[in-house]
Amino acid sequence: MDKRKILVVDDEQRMRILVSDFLSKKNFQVLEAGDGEEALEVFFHNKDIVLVILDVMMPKMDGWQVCREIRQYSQVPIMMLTAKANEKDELLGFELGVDEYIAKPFSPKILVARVEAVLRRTNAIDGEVKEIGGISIDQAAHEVRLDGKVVELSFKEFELLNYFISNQGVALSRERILNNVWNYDYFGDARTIDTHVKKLRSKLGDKGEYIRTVWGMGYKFEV
Amino acid sequence: MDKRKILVVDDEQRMRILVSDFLSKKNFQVLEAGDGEEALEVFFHNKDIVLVILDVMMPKMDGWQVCREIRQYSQVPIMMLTAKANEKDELLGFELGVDEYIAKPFSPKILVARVEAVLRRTNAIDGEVKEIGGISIDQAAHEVRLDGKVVELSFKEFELLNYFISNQGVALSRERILNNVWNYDYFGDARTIDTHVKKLRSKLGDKGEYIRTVWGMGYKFEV
DNA sequence: AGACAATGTGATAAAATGATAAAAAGTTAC
DNA sequence: GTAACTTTTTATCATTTTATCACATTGTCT
Repeated sequence: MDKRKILVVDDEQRMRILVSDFLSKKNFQVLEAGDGEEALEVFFHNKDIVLVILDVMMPKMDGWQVCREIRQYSQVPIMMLTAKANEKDELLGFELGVDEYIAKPFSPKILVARVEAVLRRTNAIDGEVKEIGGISIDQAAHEVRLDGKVVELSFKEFELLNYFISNQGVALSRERILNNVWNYDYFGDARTIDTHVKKLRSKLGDKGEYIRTVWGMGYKFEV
Repeated sequence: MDKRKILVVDDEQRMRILVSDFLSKKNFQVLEAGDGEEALEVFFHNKDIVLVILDVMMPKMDGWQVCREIRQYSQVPIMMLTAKANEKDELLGFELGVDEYIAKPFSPKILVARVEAVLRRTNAIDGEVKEIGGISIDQAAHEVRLDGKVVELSFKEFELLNYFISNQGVALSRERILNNVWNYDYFGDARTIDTHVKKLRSKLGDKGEYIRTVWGMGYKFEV
């Protein structure tokens, strides 16, 4: 199985190596970036990063800014490394959609534990088979089953369904779906999604109803 | 059988020669590197290295770093040569996935014994014959049988089939196949895989169907 | 109910991908 | 060195997927 990728962004190489070490041992693949610009570069050229760890203090572009940029296009879990977590920071981070804070200096064990926790929380641990309402979705085999029977989905259909199921109960705007299921640089018609939703629904049979239309908004997956 | 390749990395030429001599006598093929960068260079350009022996203290890039880099991509057994094994080192090494330590200075006999031990330990797994859906694949003999009848496969065909069978049920992208069955730095046409798949399928007869096409993705072996 | 807007549907065009064959390049064995 | 064989590249064709559009339908608001 492919390792899950984590992007570690810090201007101090020592810190990157330290973090990287402990995560590698836990069988993550660690990508590194030394500043904010590099971070965005790396992030947007790897579609399957499961977590971003950001240092707040960095030259060129600080952690908050990186976070903002990423959040424009992705709901990937983000952890912040702060010198000292004060209330103001946490508030700002909350608004930006930061998932977790770790105050420096931190013990590596704490780091790893928090990483696992965040991933568990955000359901990003996906080596396994997800099952919901009779729909099982097997990442590794790239296969979907309805009540145990395999259904043939195209690549995009699979990705779309996967995204829906990873965000159960959340109303997803078309823009958000486009940014996550399509490449971030796709600027085509948002109505394309409608067509894919249509095909997905029909292929899912009666379970297609789980993909609800949210009027004036987008779609939502709910059993 | 071809000689098993061992990569020996040490900045002292005397040490390399010493180690190399004794391993050669035991019928290993020894590749050498004088520093970390060279080591990675050599490692990633040889697909079938069965063991890496690393000196910790080296210029440019130390043994730990080399180990980290290798572990990003490979689970090859790694042995470390340390001037004096202290507890901190062992801990770090354990986290990085080091398989064995040898403290300098060491007797060549000890070295060889440990090498054999590590290889026995880590190799014990795949010396066997795999059997699946009427296809049996014998690593040692480099031989494939369909319902007991030998089938002649070319080298690449064998390797490809072997990779498929080692990853049953997993949808494998062309990139992944290329990186695993071909050498790490092979940047040729991914369509080459299609050709090999075609030949494999035809040679496998009706069992060729087990190699499924995963549209927009790659291939998958499934009985 | 009627107007307006958002969404669903089906057809079709455009793009991407896969299968196949055949030629070219590289290897190996004699 | 050459013949036999393996591997890689190239070209072409068939198939599948994806995007887009026009139009039908549905939902929302007054």
